[in-house]
Amino acid sequence: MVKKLKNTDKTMDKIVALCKGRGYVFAGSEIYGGLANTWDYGPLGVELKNNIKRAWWKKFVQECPYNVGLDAAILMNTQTWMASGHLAGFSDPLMDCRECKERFRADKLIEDWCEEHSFELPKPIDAFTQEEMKSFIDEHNIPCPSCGKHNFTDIRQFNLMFKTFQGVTEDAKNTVYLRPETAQGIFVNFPSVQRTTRKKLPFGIGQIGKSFRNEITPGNFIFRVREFEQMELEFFCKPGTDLEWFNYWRQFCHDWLLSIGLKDENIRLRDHDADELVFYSKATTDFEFLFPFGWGELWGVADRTDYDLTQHQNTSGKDMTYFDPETNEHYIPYVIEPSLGVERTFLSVLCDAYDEEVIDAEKNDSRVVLRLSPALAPFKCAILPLSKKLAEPAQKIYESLSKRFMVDYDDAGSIGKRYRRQDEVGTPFCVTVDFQTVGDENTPADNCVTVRERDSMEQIRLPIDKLESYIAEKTEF
RNA sequence: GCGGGUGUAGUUCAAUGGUAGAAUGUCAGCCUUCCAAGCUGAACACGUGGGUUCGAUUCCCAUCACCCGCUCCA
Repeated sequence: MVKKLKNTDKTMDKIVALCKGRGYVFAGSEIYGGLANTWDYGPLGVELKNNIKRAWWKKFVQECPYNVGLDAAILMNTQTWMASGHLAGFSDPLMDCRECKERFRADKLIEDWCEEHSFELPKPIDAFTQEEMKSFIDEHNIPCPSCGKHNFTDIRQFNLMFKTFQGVTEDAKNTVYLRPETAQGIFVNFPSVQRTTRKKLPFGIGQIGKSFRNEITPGNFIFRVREFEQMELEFFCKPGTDLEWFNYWRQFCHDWLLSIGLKDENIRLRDHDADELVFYSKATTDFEFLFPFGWGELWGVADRTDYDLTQHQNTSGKDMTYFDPETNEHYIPYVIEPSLGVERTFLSVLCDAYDEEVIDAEKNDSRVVLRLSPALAPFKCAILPLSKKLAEPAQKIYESLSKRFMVDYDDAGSIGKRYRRQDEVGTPFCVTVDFQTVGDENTPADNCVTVRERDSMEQIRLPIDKLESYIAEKTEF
């Protein structure tokens, strides 16, 4: 549930400006004037995004004995979406009032009117066609709830799934959809994964991938977009143990958010009330994050029961049951689904990391610091020769460290300016090569560099050959 | 889709019916030897199309795109 989102906060503008100015996120298709709500991840953005995904994968797949991974196709047989209910339920009949410009859902309008007038519909509203809804509204002279007039536009369907065509002819028979969620790719592969991994219940299948939803109102920077990436786990368990596992994953997810550096005071867990739950779900918890524009959903953990696998079994005719060797019975497992958006995590990480620090109030001197968790930071360190004359030894260090980490190199401008540049993009360590490092006729080389830490601004002197292990220890999860 | 707004260097902002300035950023050089220094130089902009006009970045029309509302969100 997304509360009122208003992009009025200055912090949000600053974060957007920093993203565009430093190569985290660019507006999509910019040279053609852009394309609304598409965003391209720049050199730093792709690193942060990959680090977030890697962190998730490590925790949820690599280190978790229950779970395995999967990467399913974005395009799926159209029957998938019939089974999942997306083809029927993922579209809304909308109409506008020409007088007051308000927009309504035609089905809701009729339902509300019927309730008010104690009118019994001949069949459920879901069974109405668009034309039937329109003529019902005309026949009963249903007024605009907002202005009371009777001047509606025709009903238009907004299907939230992106449609395209497979093959060279644009024929209705060739219609395929871009997946609106990654989950179904996991469900249809449940039998294959179970068979090939010989996993016993409970076990989970994790997947990271793109999904597409033709949202009517996207917005708030990268918060709501039409093309987005999900990190999803479908965790299969024996019916009856589902609530126990639901709570397990709820806690697991919460811990993970804290481990990537989000502040607990900006996170809240909201359990859905009975009337808010989608029809197939037994329990759902939203993890919400306090963005500068308000609370927004980050993660949903849902008990989806056996709904999805049952639907696929019924639609495909294939057996989706699990054989439990302990009890010698076949059953369809229950599913716990923790589903998290990559871009939303990206944004929340940036929001919590963004800081402006006053260094000297009298001189009006301040710095912008992204206090990213070192494990998520795009660059683990930056190599800064104190003078351009020190380029050669500095380059050598760069070459050697870059085999293991993403490392930046900067020799332009004063050292202070370069520190500030790195602070602004969240680099946790700056390595300075100076004249003592290489020595001269009178002084022997000490083969040490200065390592300056981003948050504390403290400096330590470290031998070059200790550098790699030092940075590794501080920046790996 | 509807209503409102906006389009000038990478960014922020000027001026003008006679084709545009600054700050900042970027780059190069000099200087500098550990927290936004200085100096010199350089590159970079009127969204697109049409109209009015001798002449349009400026006025008009259209178009495109973006922004803010509204409806929706598995």
